[in-house]
Amino acid sequence: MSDTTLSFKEMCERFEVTPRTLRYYEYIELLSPERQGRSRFYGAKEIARMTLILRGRKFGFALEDIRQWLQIYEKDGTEAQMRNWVEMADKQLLELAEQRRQLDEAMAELKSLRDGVAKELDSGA
Amino acid sequence: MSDTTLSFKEMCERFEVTPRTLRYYEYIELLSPERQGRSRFYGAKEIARMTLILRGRKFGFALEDIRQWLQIYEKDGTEAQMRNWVEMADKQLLELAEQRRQLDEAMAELKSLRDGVAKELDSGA
DNA sequence: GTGACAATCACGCAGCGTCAAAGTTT
DNA sequence: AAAACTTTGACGCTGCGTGATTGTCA
Repeated sequence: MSDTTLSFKEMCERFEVTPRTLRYYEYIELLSPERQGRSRFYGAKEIARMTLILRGRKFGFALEDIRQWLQIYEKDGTEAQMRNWVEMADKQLLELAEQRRQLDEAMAELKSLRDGVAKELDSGA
Repeated sequence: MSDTTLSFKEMCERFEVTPRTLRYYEYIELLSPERQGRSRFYGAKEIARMTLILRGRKFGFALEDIRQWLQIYEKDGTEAQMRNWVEMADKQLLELAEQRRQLDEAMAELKSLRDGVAKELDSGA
């Protein structure tokens, strides 16, 4: 209703996710919207959490990892937590780099296969 | 027994997969080894199929898509099938390129976040 | 009442991992 | 007679999709 409070459906639209996704995140306790009767309402805090969740997903983190982040962000990070976070980020960066390498490899191989078949079609059609 | 026939375990070693994987592929009918009693034996044909399956996985194809490939490869491709295959490959190449783009984006974003936090630790520790 | 939106089950998917329990023996 | 290998279930995981059915509110 107010500026900073979104209904269930508004949340779905805002973040481009399905109702199922929001319910799931609530079920695994990543989100805990206010309940007025059977309705859910998402305040600024939940909206911030959801933003972080989606960001984490984009980085390829599992939801369980993201749960850790959220704690860190909310407590605004003790030093140890921040160091920990940096470590996690570094690890993930390595993994992403490795994924990228494999992706490039796969693309090169697939492309060469594709070109081979295409040539065969050109010549021996 | 012969050169071109592998036992269950030999298949696992050769392709670096677990028994579960081979059984699963058999269950979904990607592989159909000869059965002598309860034992499985993989001939040249199954070995070739397995090679293609793993190649497909590397390219990010779903097992169901790979099933299509296998048919094409085995029939050694009519022209129409080959054209079709080239189309599929092109589609997949586009998808892989898109994945790569998103991966790069995520890496850049994560890196900048990481560096921000690390700086904070350096200065305000 | 008549939609539109909401709610809670609860099963389904890929691609295997991971026991458990039992059988066979290259 | 055990060790080694294999077999068939069958449940577990992640991240939701996709019904079915029932409720609630304007």
